[in-house]
Amino acid sequence: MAVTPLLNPDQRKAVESFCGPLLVVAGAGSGKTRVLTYRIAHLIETHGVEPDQILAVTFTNKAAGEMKERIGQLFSEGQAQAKFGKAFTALSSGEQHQIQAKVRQDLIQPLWVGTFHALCARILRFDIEKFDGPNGRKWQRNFNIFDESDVQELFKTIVIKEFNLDDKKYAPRSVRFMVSSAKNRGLDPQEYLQAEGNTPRSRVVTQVYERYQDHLARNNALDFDDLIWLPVQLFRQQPQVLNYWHQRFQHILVDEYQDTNRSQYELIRLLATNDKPRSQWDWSNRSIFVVGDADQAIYSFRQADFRILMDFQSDFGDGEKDQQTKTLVKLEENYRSSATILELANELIANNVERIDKVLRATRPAGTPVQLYEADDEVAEAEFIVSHLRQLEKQNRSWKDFAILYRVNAQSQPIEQALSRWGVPYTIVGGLRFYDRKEIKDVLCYLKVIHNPLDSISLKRALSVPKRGIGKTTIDKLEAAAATLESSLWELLSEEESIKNLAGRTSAPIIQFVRFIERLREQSSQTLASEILETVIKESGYVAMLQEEGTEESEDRLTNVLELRSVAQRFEEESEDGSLEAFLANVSLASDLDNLDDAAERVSLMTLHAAKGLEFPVVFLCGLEDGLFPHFRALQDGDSSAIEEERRLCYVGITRAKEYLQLSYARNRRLYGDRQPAIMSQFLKELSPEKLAGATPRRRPAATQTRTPSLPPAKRPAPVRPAPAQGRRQPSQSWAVGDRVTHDQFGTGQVTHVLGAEPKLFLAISFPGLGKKVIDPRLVTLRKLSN
DNA sequence: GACCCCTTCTTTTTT
DNA sequence: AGAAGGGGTC
Repeated sequence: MAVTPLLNPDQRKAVESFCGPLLVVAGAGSGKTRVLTYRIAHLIETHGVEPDQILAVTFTNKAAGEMKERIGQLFSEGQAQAKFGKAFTALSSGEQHQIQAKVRQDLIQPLWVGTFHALCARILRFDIEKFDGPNGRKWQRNFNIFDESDVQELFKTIVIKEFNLDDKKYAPRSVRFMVSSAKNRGLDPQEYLQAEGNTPRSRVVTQVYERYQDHLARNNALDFDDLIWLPVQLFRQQPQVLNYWHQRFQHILVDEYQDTNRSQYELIRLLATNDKPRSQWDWSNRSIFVVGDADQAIYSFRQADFRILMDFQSDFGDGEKDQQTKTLVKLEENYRSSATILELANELIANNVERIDKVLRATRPAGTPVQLYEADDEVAEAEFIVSHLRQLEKQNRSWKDFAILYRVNAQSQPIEQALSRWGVPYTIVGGLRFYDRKEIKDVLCYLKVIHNPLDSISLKRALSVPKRGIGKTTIDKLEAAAATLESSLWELLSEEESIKNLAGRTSAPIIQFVRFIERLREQSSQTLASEILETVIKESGYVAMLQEEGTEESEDRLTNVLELRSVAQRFEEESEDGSLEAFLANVSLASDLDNLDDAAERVSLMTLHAAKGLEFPVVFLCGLEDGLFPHFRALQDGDSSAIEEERRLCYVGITRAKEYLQLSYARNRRLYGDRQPAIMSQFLKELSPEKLAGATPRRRPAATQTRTPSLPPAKRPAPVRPAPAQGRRQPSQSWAVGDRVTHDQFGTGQVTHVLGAEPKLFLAISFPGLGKKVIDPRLVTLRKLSN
């Protein structure tokens, strides 16, 4: 394989290292994906490692697919040379297909490449029945995976109905978050209680946690967190099970290691070491290879901890001095961005304290200056972005070269409007996922019930849509009866006699429903997912219901349901396993990003989190305003680690751009209902002004702007003098964002937000060194300084 | 049991 | 601004 010439010395070192632990600190755009794919190919080709002994963890399903694709290409090329002595492209299409099919079957398909969640789900399909959970909790191999709304619903039931807690004090959402955090840190309920300290509140959360796990087990369901944490518990409980997987996966690779949480780390640690003490480790024919960049750690809200990356060498190395260099490779050459863009990124991230020593060196020329634009409001910002983008497109660029990145999903709205007004094709990643749409969930829950009828949440949903005369009262009654009988809802529903007695007139539709599900269950093991789906769509009455409705909305829903059918068909064509189980797993673990089609001629819109790992020739990074980015939640408690994470997020955004980067912010933004003045992000102030071009701040014109949708936007709003300062003579002083003030106690600061209105007006003021404080201007003396 | 209207609440990032 | 939940009516 012609590997070597394409790699720089550090990349080659990473690719060719064979056994033992290795940490690859890979800066943005330093070619880590190439290193990962080449390494896997190299392990197989040069060291004769069997593909099914390799476990590679990626951050998204899409990344997994691409990695397999690229490895397949490498092998196809090699095979073409070996078999025909020609380049792959020089072969006839018959020969190409022959090679591809063989490569796929022998080398690619046996690889275990996927996200933590997908890989763990796969392991659990084999071994979950061997797990004896605490309190007798058991799961069966046909478990369902609860999505976020299923989980939320369950928490509401437990907190409000079962524990009768005050949902003001114990908001189901926040209890759910605490339980999730506990799992991500690898804490069971008792360990959680210990870690949190024995307070009334943590005792309650612990009890809810226990009850929640009972519910999951009774529904034969897992949540996202359990998908990873349950294998960890299983491995600890059953050493022979761990031993099997440990023997099986001789070479483990983990991408985006900086965004790993404790439970994921523990899983990797167990698989790599077989839970044996350091003295018994044997690296003679195995490796653990992780790639990451602490500067791009952006998932601490989901308990990811980049110290795990920083600790890698002491965790897995043997601690000897020369091991420190043997177990580390740094990739510090950036092949992606222009030198100008990279300089800006480096300057920004230098403001963070918690870092690994690393410099990113540019390999590309300076390129175009980075631009900064100040807009009047979010609509003007969107208009600017779109008109600018159209200009660039005319200069020999295609739509797919552009990405518009932002901090929160809600920011997409004005941009979408501007794009569609101008007829620019775009795709939006995130927001409402296809699989989260009501009609899709409605149909899918039939499949989930067929797969696992113990899943009462899906069962209840399927019972109620389409309407068949089974209402909330009936369901509540039957559920209560099932609870009393200590049986599942499904078991109760299946006994016709009991149903007739319990449900009276409503029993007929219930019995009919149960027979329908049972019929499909009998077929389910030998029938393709799409065929079961077809029957559900036709015979559940769902489509009929939508057709009868005849509204525009129901038309859309119908289209989506039919789209789901083609999703299922496509899934069967592309994957080895077209079973209902495989399809459901795929659907449950799909992220919106997985559908991003690189080939499509469209502008991409997404959050900065979703943009991780991607690159675009032209990037618009918008909404750079204090409170939005950095987000006010990170500003709130003067928590510097939260600000540093926001800064890393900004760094991720900047480093997505290859050639052209356009930053922007609005002086005024409507967000969450009302209009708020805004000031430029502190991150922009951390950059030297000479690095930012075109930053001429434009002031709001005195007259109301033309913003009629059908009109083209003002090409370049003429610079207008600042609006005259208002309210100088008002009895109470007027305040504006950006005002510099002195406070008797805190000194000089700058107003960042004006909250509320007189007489209940508060100011958020940022005092250098002291952080942000919310102040009531009537209670303290504030003096306004002239700007 | 189903539907409609009103109020209230909540506003980050996601596998 | 938008969703979701509650309460009232048919």
